[in-house]
Amino acid sequence: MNLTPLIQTFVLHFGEMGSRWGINRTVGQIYALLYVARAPLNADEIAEALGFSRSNVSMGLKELESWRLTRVQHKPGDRREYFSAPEDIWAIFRTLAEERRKREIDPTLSMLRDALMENATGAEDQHAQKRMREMHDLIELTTNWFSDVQKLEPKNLVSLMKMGSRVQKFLDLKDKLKLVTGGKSPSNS
Amino acid sequence: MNLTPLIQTFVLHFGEMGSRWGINRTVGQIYALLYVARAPLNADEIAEALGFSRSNVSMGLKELESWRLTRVQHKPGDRREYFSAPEDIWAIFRTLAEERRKREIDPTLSMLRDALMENATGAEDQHAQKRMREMHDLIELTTNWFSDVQKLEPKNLVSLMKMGSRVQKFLDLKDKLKLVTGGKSPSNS
DNA sequence: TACAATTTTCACACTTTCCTGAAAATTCAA
DNA sequence: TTGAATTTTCAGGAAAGTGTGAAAATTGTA
Repeated sequence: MNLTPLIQTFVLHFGEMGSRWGINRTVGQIYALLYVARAPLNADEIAEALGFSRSNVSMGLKELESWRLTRVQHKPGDRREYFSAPEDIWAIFRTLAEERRKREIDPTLSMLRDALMENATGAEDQHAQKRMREMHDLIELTTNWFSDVQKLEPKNLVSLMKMGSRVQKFLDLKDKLKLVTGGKSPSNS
Repeated sequence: MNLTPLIQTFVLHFGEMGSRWGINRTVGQIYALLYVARAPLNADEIAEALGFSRSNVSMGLKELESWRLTRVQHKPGDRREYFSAPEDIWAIFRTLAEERRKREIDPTLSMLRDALMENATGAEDQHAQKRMREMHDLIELTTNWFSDVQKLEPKNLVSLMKMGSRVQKFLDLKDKLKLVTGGKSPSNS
């Protein structure tokens, strides 16, 4: 590796962290490198910088492509492909969230929906279905909300986030404006 | 396994899904079982139901305890420990989010902060630091917001989520109320 | 088409993680 | 304290995952 110490630290960290996610070391390091690189890199440059075999880099890049996290471009007079991470970190974040949803959430929701369609007879199964419905509803609510909110312009999203839990005040305000005064009893869940 | 087909499907799904998270099959299955179980289970019952060795179950339960995802209780006249998942799925969700933050986000934020303290000289490093700052700010904003919002009462959180991106209207409303009209130039990120 | 440059595939060796049974440690009642 | 019940630890075999070099496939140019 002929990386600067600063970049090396960053790259190695993502290599390690990768394993806590489902991602492997190679893939983590490659993306970290692309993310901080000033210009697109070709596979040989990546392999050289990280000390991985050319073939390992090829597989890692393919994996990243399947996550839609890389951009590919060509230089005039050069046949090799040059890879980079998108400039806009919000776009990266959105893509990551979408892919994780597709791979991790959707199959679970689908399994839960199927399970909830079953006509449970035994007390065991009925209780299990109750729990599964709670889980299903929570996941669905959360992911739908998340994808809704992600549709906001980053600028608006940032100001929403900066409000933090003060957003509650606006919910209260909303209720007042609507003059919805029923259901005053506090929940003691 | 003497589980009903319904429960078996659920349990097996979480076993598989576990590996997409950092969690292993055993741990995933154990938690799925505890989650749908009508009553707390002891380690032998879990081992028997899932077909795992007693020691494997012991390690799995220890792992789940380290995530603070289980409750332990005793039955009168029975020395064995009985395990269960919390009733309130929002509590489970919150715990999970907190632990993942602690294990996956905080170390990264800390690494980024250190990297940003360095006095970068080369153009490479300066660019890298710019990218790292973007990442740092996004992660910090998102996680702080997330933990803020999680402090809301589930009831309020649900109504917030159900608003989805219509929350935008209230942000606009907020701006109007404040009569903050400066900085009209649109960003073209 | 020929062929050189580049990328991808794949079998295999290596590493890590998982799971088990046996043994050790702990807990609690008598 | 003893000892039976229960839980935990741990060495090591099994399984899964990772990374490599060699070979095959693809791509683009002449």
